[in-house]
Amino acid sequence: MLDLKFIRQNPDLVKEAVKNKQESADIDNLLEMDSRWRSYLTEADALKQERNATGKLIADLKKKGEDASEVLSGMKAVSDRISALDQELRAIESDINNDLLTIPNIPHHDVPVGTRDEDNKLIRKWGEKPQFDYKPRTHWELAEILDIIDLPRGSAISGSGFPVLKGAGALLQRSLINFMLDFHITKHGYKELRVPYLVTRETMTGTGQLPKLEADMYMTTDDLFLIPTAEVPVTNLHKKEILAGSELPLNYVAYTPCFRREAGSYGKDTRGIIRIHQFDKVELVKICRPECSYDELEVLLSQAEAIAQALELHYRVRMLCTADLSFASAMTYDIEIYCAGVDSYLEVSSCSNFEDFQARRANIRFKATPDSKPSFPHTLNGSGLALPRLVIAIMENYQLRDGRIKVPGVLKDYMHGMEYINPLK
RNA sequence: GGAGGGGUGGCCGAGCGGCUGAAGGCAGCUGCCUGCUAAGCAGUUGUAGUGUAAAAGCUACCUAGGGUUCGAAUCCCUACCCCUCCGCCA
Repeated sequence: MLDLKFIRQNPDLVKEAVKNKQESADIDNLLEMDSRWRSYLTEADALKQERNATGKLIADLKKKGEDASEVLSGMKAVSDRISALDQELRAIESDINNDLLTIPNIPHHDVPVGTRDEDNKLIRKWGEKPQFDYKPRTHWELAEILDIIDLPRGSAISGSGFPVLKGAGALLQRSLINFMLDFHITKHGYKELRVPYLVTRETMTGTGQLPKLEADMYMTTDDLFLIPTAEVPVTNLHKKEILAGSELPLNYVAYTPCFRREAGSYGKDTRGIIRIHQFDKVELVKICRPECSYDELEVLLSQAEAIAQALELHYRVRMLCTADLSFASAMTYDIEIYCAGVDSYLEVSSCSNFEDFQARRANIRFKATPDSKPSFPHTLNGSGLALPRLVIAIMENYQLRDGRIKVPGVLKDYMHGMEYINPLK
């Protein structure tokens, strides 16, 4: 969330950001509540001061054995007024806080303002589109030939959007997870975490999924939510902590399944395993000093790109325009890998800088030096990479005319030396 | 699931309902002193809100939320978390 003081001082800037992100929030109402809150607080604090002073007086009188009943009766009225004010303050505070949680982060000034897909800014392309002398098959066609992804049976078990991976498909998925984890750990120096897949409402609020996206989340009857991304448990790892400046930057990598209801999304991108309710992802998270966060974003992006490069997959990088930015993000790069079967670029990673937006929500702080005041670090995260679409990319781009799929070189060892995924005979 | 025990500052650990933001110890920081090391002496060391040009000041915070009371770390209720034992279980 944003700093209330900041909103107070820059209301127009905040309104502009809300508009550019196509969100809605009543800033004027918030500021009105804020000023009301402060005036009540002033009164309550003054009364409390009086109560404290009188309390000492009463204690003195009683010690001397004198009658304090007169002072006592006067204090009853003060005390009642204090409770009334405190109650009012709590109510306003809670309203303010609820409002603050619905105000999106402010886009970085380098982010293109826009609402259309064309407003997303192409940063670069890497590699070349693979060439085929026949019409390349889609991954769902290949899946059936190879019997490595079973959509009907998955649907029978859990409904649509829950594919079952079989045989070499399951192995490919597992190999990719291991490959990416190893890669980020050994080449980029990340620390691996294994984290809970069910988290509390508070945790979901810390990273900004709640309250806005509650309808997209799976909730259990215990008021726990299935994580939509490892970002949630990993970024919240240090919630309510004060970190030492010397610990930063923190670099975490975690593999988790991700659960998304995808409520309201239908039509395009729903064929095959492009958009599913449960998918695997390797996620990178950084917590760093504010002055480093935009450099770290570039690093993060390049580390995610390194996976696509190691797998020799053609991709493009785009900077998202304001309307496409997520609620919590100040700047986001998408990595989109070209997939020959569906003939389009599929998003496999979003690398975002949230600045101090999540840190403030989750109350993650750090001390720049041992004796400086705590302040908020910046948090970043990026997929490194998202699995089902990476599987799609490999299947569709590494396919051969006879239906076989060549195993990318870096995965061969992980795949027990397998060179091709072969069709059923 | 059943039965108990517990949650106080960076840590350990006191705390008759008012004089306790909180004794004492450890750790940290600052001076002084001692030729090193160690010790000793004195002082200091939380977070947040409000306020201010900046301060001062004021207020709140002893897991969290309610309650009793003129007044609560201290009494009552609830939730959460941790520990021990029994049961169950990968």
